[in-house]
Amino acid sequence: MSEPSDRRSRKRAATSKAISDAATRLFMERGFDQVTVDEIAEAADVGRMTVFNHFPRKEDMFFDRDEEGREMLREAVRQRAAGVAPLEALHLLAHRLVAERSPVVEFSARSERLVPTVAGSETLKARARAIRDELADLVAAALVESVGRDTADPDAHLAANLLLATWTVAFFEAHRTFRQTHNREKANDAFLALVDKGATGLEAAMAGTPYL
Amino acid sequence: MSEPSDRRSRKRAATSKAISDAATRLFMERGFDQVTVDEIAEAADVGRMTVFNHFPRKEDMFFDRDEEGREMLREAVRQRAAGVAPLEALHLLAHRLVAERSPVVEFSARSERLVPTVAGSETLKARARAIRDELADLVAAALVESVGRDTADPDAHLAANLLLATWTVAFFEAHRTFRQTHNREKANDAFLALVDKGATGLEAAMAGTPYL
DNA sequence: ACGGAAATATGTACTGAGTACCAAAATCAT
DNA sequence: ATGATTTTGGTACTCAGTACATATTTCCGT
Repeated sequence: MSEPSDRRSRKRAATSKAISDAATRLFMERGFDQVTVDEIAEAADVGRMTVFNHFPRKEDMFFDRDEEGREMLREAVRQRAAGVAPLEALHLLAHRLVAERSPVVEFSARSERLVPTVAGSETLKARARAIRDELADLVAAALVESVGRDTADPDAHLAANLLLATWTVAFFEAHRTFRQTHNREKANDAFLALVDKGATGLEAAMAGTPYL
Repeated sequence: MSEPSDRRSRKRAATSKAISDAATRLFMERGFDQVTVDEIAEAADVGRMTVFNHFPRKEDMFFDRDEEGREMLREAVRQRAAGVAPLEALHLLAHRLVAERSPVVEFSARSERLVPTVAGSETLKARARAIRDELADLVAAALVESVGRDTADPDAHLAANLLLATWTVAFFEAHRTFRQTHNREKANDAFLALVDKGATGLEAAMAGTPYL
């Protein structure tokens, strides 16, 4: 009656969340491939077509927060302090995310259940890889933009892909460490140790291309 | 009548090739998603079930030579000359493949048609990424084996993934160069320049871990 | 050359994701 | 309130991939 602005958006968001929550819960319980879209619709109490209306692909119900990751990467490069090179800004971002216990690098009981769910499904792994590549493309684009190079600049693409490869390996190593020790600090240390090692390599690889 | 050994294998291989050739041709002509398995079966003059008998997934008809790549990587690490570190052996392999005009790093009219075919289909891109990750795992396994580290050694996984990331970027940059110049030498140079740059970074990243 | 044994080819029938199209219900803007 | 717009969700379809069964071909020992 009174809520001035859009009830529509709120309702839509609520429906999205209901579907995504139901789907994620079912995926974790029984595995991605053992859950049908019909069951998700049933569990979220909506029609099957409504599910596809909100999530064009089944796997999008699981990976529904990748846009936040994109935004963080863009921000890190754009809003960096004066005198900080873009790649350095991204390296600082990795450290900050760990320090701030951001969900994207959270090693916890929850991630301990999420990771095997992905590992257990070719479809989810494929989507994870696709997102990784999309993020690398985005980083490459942010790099060339911030330094005024050509869009196809090979150094920017190399740097972006080395960075994402490093972070991915670091993530899995940290996850492995957490699974073995259940010690969040040790997992964070393992993550940052590899991130730093990758950054060292990246710096050496980019030695000939200043300002990156 | 006399061919002593298996006519069976030859016939099976011939059928496989017929299917794969028909499929690849159709994929290049009309795009992966615009070709149905029924059409492929028709074009190869076999039954639909025979297609799935030879290729469990549609995309396997396109990527049917990845095993050769695996073998090359394993060989390069195992059969390296005395005193050559595993990562150095892989770096030498990249140079040798270019020098020997190996099909895997061939920049030609054919690759010029193959690459857009992959780029035009999410399914083919997904399989390409999966193969890349499988190769990285294989390299990591070869590295730990050749140096006697633990299977999960993070440095080996980092090195393997940085290597594959570098080669992938180098491949696409070389392809881009060829498309623009139609000069095979320039494409090769672009490829090797990035491979070398990545190797420089890799060396720096692995500075603390000798013998890799 | 003959009679199984093993591998290969292929048919039928099904599941489940995703699409095209459409109609009804809810929300919004004036 | 009403007409436009958005959201819901139904029906019917396509197509990849699976399960299971059958037929056909090749092979191997006699």
